[in-house]
Amino acid sequence: MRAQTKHPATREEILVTLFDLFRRSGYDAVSLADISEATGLGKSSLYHHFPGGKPDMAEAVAEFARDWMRENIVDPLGADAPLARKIGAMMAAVERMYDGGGAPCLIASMMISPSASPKAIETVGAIVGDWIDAIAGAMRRVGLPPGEAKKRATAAVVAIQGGLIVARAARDEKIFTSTLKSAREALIG
Amino acid sequence: MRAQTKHPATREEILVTLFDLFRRSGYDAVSLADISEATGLGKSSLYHHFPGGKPDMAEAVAEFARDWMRENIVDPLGADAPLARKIGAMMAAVERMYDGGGAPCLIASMMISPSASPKAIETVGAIVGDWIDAIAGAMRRVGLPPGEAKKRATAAVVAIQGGLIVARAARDEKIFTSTLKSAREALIG
DNA sequence: GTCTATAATAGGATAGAC
DNA sequence: GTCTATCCTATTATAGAC
Repeated sequence: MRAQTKHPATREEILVTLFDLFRRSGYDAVSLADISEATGLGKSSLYHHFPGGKPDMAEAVAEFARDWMRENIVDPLGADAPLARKIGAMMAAVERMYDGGGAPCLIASMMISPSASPKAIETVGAIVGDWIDAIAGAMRRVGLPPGEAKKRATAAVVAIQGGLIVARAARDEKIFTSTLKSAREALIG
Repeated sequence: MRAQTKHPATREEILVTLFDLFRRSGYDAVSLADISEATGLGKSSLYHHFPGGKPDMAEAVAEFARDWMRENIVDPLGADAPLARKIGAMMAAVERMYDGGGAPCLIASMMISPSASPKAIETVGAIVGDWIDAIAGAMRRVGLPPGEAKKRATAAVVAIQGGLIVARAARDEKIFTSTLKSAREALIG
């Protein structure tokens, strides 16, 4: 077995780090120096991976997040399984993703950064659409009328996003977890 | 009547401008040059009003927002009037404040700016507490048990904050207005 | 209370060696 | 693919005149 010493960061490892930086501090507050320190890569190396600089990084992170959501949230909601099980799995994934309320959402962080690239903002915006559509699809499958399905799906995502912010503002992560619980009941009940 | 020519900006006028800048772009994305242009004041004048610079401005804006909320949301909820009327007035004030969903919330914008002064972040966080307590107080007054009152009050603020973000992400302000409507019904119904 | 001018630094970005 | 060194601009902040 070859000795593995501080192997060079893969693109995915870099993206995970960028994802965490951007969602926690917002696009503008993160400097290349911060990114360099967090990834262990020099600035020039970062430009090797992302020739377009910071805007390029934001776009890559947005697409990374969208892919992650598709794989972990959207696609499972479209699977052939009981609604309650799928919603439960979604909420569990959401709770992990946001670290029980301790980690902000990239979508929210990017939406209030007008200086980020329009493409990045559009992509994180699209994640919300994907998400709502996936939940609504799962609800229609069990017989809910399309209008009602969309309404409830939107309310669920609204609750999750709002729960994150209020929990952080009030410094009380229980607000997030209990919001998730209520949202789950509103979807299945 | 004295001719009124571009009177020097009052502190309140400056604060309103700062409020709008910070909530729309986040603390970090707003530069002194931006502020100078938006207020029409030179940088040195800004330092005259806020000797501590940008952190000082953020703290002043946070307190300004808290005072505004007290006067326009919190105190009216404590008045001696029918619950439905008070909640309706609150929702109307909220809709105006956020421009029907087109203007972000200062609380959300400041919470994801770790580089803003801790005092400013604490103050905007306290606004959420004030708000929830005020709604819960109004609910208890009409006989709701304290636990249920707090739960519903929290859910309302969660919905408002989430509705703002989701509406912006999905580029659909109707999501915000219909979220407000549902939240109002959940409180009075 | 506002201005012009200037300092000091941090930011994003590039060149070129290895 | 990563590094060091460097460039240029924007940024915060201050000094001092009016």
